[in-house]
Amino acid sequence: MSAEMPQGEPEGRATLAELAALADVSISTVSKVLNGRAGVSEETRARIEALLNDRQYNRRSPGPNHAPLIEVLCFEIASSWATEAIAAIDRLARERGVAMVVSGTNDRQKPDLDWIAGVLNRRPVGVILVVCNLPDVQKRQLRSRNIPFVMLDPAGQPTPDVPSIGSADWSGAYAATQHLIELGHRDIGIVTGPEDMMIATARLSGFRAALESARIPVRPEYIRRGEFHHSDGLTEGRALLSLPTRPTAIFASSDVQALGVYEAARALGVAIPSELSVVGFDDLKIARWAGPALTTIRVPIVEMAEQAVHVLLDLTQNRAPAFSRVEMATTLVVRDSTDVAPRRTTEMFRA
Amino acid sequence: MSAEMPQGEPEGRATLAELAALADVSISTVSKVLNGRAGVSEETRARIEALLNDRQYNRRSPGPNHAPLIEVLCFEIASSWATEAIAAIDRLARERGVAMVVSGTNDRQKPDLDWIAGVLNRRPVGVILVVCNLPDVQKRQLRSRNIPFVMLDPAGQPTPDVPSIGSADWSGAYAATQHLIELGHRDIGIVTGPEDMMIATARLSGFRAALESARIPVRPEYIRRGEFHHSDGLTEGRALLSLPTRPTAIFASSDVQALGVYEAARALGVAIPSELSVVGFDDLKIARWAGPALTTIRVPIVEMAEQAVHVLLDLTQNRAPAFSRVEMATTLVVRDSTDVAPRRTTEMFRA
DNA sequence: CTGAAAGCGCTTACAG
DNA sequence: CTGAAAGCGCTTACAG
Repeated sequence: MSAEMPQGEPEGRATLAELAALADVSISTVSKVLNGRAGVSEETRARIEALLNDRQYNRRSPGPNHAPLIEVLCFEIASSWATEAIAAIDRLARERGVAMVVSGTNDRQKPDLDWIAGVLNRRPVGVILVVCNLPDVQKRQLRSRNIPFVMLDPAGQPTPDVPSIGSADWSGAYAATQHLIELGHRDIGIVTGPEDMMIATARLSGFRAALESARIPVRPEYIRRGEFHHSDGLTEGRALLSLPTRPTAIFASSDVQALGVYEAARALGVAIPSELSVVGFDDLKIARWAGPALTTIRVPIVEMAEQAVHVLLDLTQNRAPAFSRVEMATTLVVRDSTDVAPRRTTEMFRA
Repeated sequence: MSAEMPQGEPEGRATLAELAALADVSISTVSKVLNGRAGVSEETRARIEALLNDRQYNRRSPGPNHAPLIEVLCFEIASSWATEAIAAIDRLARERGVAMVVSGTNDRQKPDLDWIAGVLNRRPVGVILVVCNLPDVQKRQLRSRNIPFVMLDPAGQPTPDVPSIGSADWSGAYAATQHLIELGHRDIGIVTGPEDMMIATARLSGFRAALESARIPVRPEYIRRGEFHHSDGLTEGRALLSLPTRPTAIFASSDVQALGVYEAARALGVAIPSELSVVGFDDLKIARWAGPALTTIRVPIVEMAEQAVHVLLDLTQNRAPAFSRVEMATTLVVRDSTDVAPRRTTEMFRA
C-alpha cells in the first residue's frame, strides 16, 4: 500500500455498495435513484434519497477547499434579458462569496446533453434556470444529490414542486392595452411571442382581456405570432401596418420586438407616436434609449434575480422557501411612443 | 433504449483502450503514463504523451473528478459588449467541454479583493480578462500555479508578457473620421471614452490623425470627454450641439454613447442625418436597431472572444501562443446615420 | 418493482 | 519495462 492511496479522507465517501447494504436493496436500485431512472417504487426511492442525503453522497466536503458555485443555465445568453439577470445574480452571489457558472442552452429550451454531467461534477450550491426548463430525469438527478434549483421566468407551465419566480405578465399586458384604450385607440394590433412559452400566452391573454373589458372586438388579423426577436417585430409589424385597416397602435410582446416595429414604421413612413402608438414589454435599457423613448411594461428583472438567489440559498440550508411560485409586479412606464389615437377618417384618406 | 441515452456523441472522448491500441501498448501502460507512475520507458512515455495530447484526452485534475473551468472576469458585466463576448466564450468553451465561471468587477477596472482566492480555489484551466486588468500580485499568483490568462481588449497598456487580443481601434477611428470628411464634414465633434483606457485614447488619436491628414484643424471645444455610457453621449452630445458653431457630425467612441447623442439631437430638434451625421463604435446589435440605423465601426467581438479561448487552451497545453498581442481588424459599416454635410447657411432645406 | 449478471473504463499488484 | 489479470465503482439490459 503506497502513499498514493487517495483515500486519505477521514471517512472516505460512501460507495453505492455501502449505501445499498444500508438500505437493504441492490446496488442497481441505488444507482437508479441516483440517476433519476424510472423503475423504482416511490417508497424505495424516498428511503434511498434520505440515505443519500444523510450520508452526504458525492457531496463536496465543506472546508478550506470549498469554493461554492451557483450554476446559471440561460436560454439565449446574449439576449438583453438574460444579460440583466446574469449581472444581478452575479452581484448578489458575489456578496455571499459564491461564484457563478454560466451556460447557454445553445438556443433551445433544454440544456445540452452533457450539461448535467458537468453540473453534477461541479456540485454547485444550486441551479438557477433562466427562461428554460429541465427534463424530469435531470430534475431527479439534482434532487437526489440535494442540489436545489429555481426557475426564473419559466417559459413552460410551472411545476408546483419547483419554486419559480415570474412576473405578472397577464396584468402587465392588461395594463399596456388599457393604456392604449384610454388614449382612444380601438384598432390595436399585437405581436406575440412563441406559443409554447407561458409568458407569451399570458401576455396575449392579458391583451385580449383588456379589449374585451372595453367591449372592443378582437380582430384575428390583428394578432400576429412571432418569436421575441427584433426581426419578428419588423416582419409582423410590417404585416400589421400593411393591413387594409391598419392598426393605430401595436402592443409588442418584448422591447426588442418593439424596436422591430419601429423599423417597420420607419420603412413605411408611419410616424410614432402621431400615427402609430407602440408599447413594449420588459423595460430593458434600450427602451429608454430608443427614439422616441419606448412606453413599456417594466419587468423587475433585478428584483427577480435577487429573489432567485435568496430562495436558492434558503433551500441550500434546507429551509423551505415561503412559496412555490411568486410573480413580481409589473408596472406601466409611459414614455414617448404612445399618444392619443389619430382620427381615422382624415388620416386614412391622406395616407 | 430511450432518447435519454447520454452516449449519443459521434466521437465520444478517447478511452484508454483506444489509446492503447493506437500506441500499440497495453492499457496498463497508458494508465501509468496518464498518472505519472514510474515503470515506463522514456520512449514509450513520450509516444503516449504525444497521443494523449493529440487526442485531447481528458486529464483528471487533482481532486475527485474535477470539471474543467474557464474563469471570465468582466468589467461591466451587463454592458452589451461584455454580453456578446461572454456568449461567444460560452459557445466555444462548451464545445470543448469546459464550463465558464463569470465574475463582474463591481464596475471597477480591478477585481474584488476575494476574487483571486476563489479562482485559486477553483483551479480553472485559464482566465480571460474582459476589458479589465489584474494587479501584479495576482498575476504572479496565477503564474506560479500555472494558470494561464489572456486579456480581451485590454484597457490599460498591454504588458508584453501577457497575450492580449484587441481590436484595431486607431485605424477604426481613422476610418470613421475619414468617412465623415469624405462626406464633406469639416466641423466634426467627438465624445471620447475615459482617459485611462487605452482603447479610448487610441480612438481619439485616430480621430485626430484623420483630421490632420485632411488638414482640418482640431478644435479643442469639439473634443468632449466621457465614459462609454449612454448618459455621456447625451450630456456631451448636448454640449457639442449647443456650441456657437455647432458641429455637423459627431463621432461617438461607442455605440451606446452614439444613442445618447441621438437623444441629445432629438431633444434639441436636430435631425439625423440631414443636419447631423453620427458615427458610433462597436457595431452592437442596437446599432442596427437604432432609428436611423447607426453608421459605426465594427469590432469583431465574437472573433476576438474565440481567439481568446483558443489562445488559452493552447497555453493550457503548454503550447506557446503565436503572438503576445494581436489586434483584429475593424471595419466601417455605413448605415443611415451619416450623410453629406449640410450647407451651413441653408440647413433648414432638406427633406 | 427488483436485483443478478454482464460490462465499461479505469487502476494496480504482480509475474515475466 | 511490459502487460495479463484481478478488482473497483458504477451502469444497464434483462429475467423474474
